[in-house]
Amino acid sequence: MATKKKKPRGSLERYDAKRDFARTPEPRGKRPMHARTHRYVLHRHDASHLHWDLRLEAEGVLRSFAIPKGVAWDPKVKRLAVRTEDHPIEYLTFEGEIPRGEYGAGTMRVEDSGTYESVEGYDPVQGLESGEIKLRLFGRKLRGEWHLVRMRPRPGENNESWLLFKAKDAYAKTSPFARGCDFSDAVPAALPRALHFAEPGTREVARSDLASLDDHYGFEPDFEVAFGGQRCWLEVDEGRVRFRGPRAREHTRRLEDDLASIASEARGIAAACVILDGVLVAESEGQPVPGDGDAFAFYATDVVYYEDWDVRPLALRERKRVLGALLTGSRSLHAVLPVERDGDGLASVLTSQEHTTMLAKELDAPYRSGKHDAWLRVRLDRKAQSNVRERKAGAKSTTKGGATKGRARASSPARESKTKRGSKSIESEHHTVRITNRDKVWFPHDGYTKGDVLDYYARVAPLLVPFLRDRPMTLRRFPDGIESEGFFQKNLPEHAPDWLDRLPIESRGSGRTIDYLVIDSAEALTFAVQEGGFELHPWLSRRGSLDEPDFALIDLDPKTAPFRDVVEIARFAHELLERASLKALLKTSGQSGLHILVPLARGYDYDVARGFAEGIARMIVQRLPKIATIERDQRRRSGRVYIDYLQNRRGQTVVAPFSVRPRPGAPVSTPLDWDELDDDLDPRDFTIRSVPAQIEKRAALMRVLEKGSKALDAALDRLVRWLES
DNA sequence: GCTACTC
DNA sequence: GAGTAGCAACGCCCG
DNA sequence: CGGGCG
Ligand SMILES: [Mn+2]
Ligand SMILES: [Mn+2]
Repeated sequence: MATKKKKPRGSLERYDAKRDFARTPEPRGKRPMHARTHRYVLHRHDASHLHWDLRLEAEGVLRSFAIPKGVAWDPKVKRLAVRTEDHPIEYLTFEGEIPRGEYGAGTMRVEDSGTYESVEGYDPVQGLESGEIKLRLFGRKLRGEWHLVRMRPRPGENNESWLLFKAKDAYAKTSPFARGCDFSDAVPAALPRALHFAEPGTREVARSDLASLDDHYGFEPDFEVAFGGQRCWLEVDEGRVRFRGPRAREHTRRLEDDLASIASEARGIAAACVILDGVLVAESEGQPVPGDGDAFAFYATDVVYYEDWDVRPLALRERKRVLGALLTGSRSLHAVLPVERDGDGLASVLTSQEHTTMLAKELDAPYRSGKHDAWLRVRLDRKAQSNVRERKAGAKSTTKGGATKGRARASSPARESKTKRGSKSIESEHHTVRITNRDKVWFPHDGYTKGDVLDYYARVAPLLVPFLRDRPMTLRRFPDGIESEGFFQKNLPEHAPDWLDRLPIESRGSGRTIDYLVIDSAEALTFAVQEGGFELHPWLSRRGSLDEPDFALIDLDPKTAPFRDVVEIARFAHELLERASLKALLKTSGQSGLHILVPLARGYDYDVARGFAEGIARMIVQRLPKIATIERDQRRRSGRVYIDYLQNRRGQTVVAPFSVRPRPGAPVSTPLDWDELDDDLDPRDFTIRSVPAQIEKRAALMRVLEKGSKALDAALDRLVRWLES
């Protein structure tokens, strides 16, 4: 279909006449041209009098209006708009300084730009004739319908006078809280570039999450305190204040109660609509404290929406600037702003205040949802200061940490965690875990509840935590009890509290990084159990030496074989180990098998551990071929006990001693004395009910793990010779 | 147990 | 607002 | 190299 091109009717005659193009940077404009889409620009023109120029693409030129007081959002407010000369299309993107003495001398900036549609019959072409233009603007700042109506010409007037006003639509703003929406200095001038208009009702707040600092970061960081409290969003919308995110309902309700000071200060923010990202904390004497305090405060660390705009595309640096302009110091609403300080300084201050992490955020990065490496959690430990410096220098260094030196380190005493009903505190994420459903039955055969499991772990935590310390954890979770499908979890969920120790490990194959949970306290253990993660599967190696297991594992898996065969195999294994002068921990797996853990000195990698376990396994099979096998193919095991030595491998796990298993009776993996290996032994006797009563005995057995054996090869050689003899 | 996604 | 999927995996052995 | 295994 051939369309006849409409001849441009706009004219640049007046535009050209007013300008000396040798002097002004403004575009000369070629001949008027037609565009496929209708665009507009709103210039902020700081000339002899500050005003705004609305320019509409039509008929090959920019039809222009000068608006002394800017664009209003309230339909009741009519603003004078004086028709000015048409500008060339190139002017859509013009910004610059018009020199003194020239026409319109001063600064011209793009306040907003975008496209527009016209109401049928009221487009600029017809409207400039009829005196009524109806526009629907799609800009980053302006959105919705505005009308331009020509006033009756006054005698002697050489510029047409029009009135510009907002039409009544969903975008109109009439409330007394609608401030900062007219264009004035309230709108940071640097903002618009990356801004997107955020349609009301669609302002979702996908949380930006923290990744764990792996080894280094390569950006200019903003270091922040990791506040202990509830991470959430605070939204102010034309006087209404509410929280978004976890426990939003409860906290919003409390804005009329004990959080009222936050609400009232939020209403005082210099913006009608804003959504802040931050942390709700309890305070004592003006300082954030974990748990109870005498007051509450919201520490705003970020701003995601500001007035009509989604400001997430802005660099953190810019968002912090907006934050600073919005929150100018108050008692209950604090802006967390970048300060000139190095990571070391903050790290040492925080370490002295017993913080375990701090945050490093990339100042040049936008706000992204999910976990990403522009927001990092930095673990603070004894080495914190030097680590931060190393990383800051961009030097690739491996994560340092507690290593294995402190194997016998005492853990904090188990502490009862309970729900604080009706308490007036902000449930802090720091060192407390909110327990839900204590009475939920997890073991229907026995009636054991989640509370029973929690109580059990509280009792064994002093033994269990030192074993788990620094080990990457996989949890098997049964949030609905053992009769429902459980699932494994390696990655710590996003919602997990900040204070938990995370260990990011990149998989060798896929390159994917998994944020492992490290259970380093009774509280972390409580967290796992609260989430239904009561079956504990730690690695065989620890942080700092992830490729060096601190024990070799011989896993006796009966599957269908009788348990007495397992016992017989274990006894022979014990004989072998004794001959080699190797101490080892025997434990039930908690199900039907037995585990033998041979502690290793540092420096043995998985290959060595596996080779050793394989050697022992082969000796066993040689001696007891009728009941033992290392056959991988299940069909060829034929009722024999499978001796699994292949679990001695990076990334593989073993059920932790004292771990509860998802079986009737709530059995636990229990350390055994070798002389308990007799035909009366029944792994089902060791349960969450029975084991706490034997805790001293079981604790003593664990101590063989404290000293790792050396000279494995020599030990194996000795055994080989002994068997041959 | 909790979040994210779909209806 | 209700309902539901997801939440692990890779190194090693053997054929 | 693919499949099975834990
Ligand atoms: Mn102007
Ligand atoms: Mn096993």
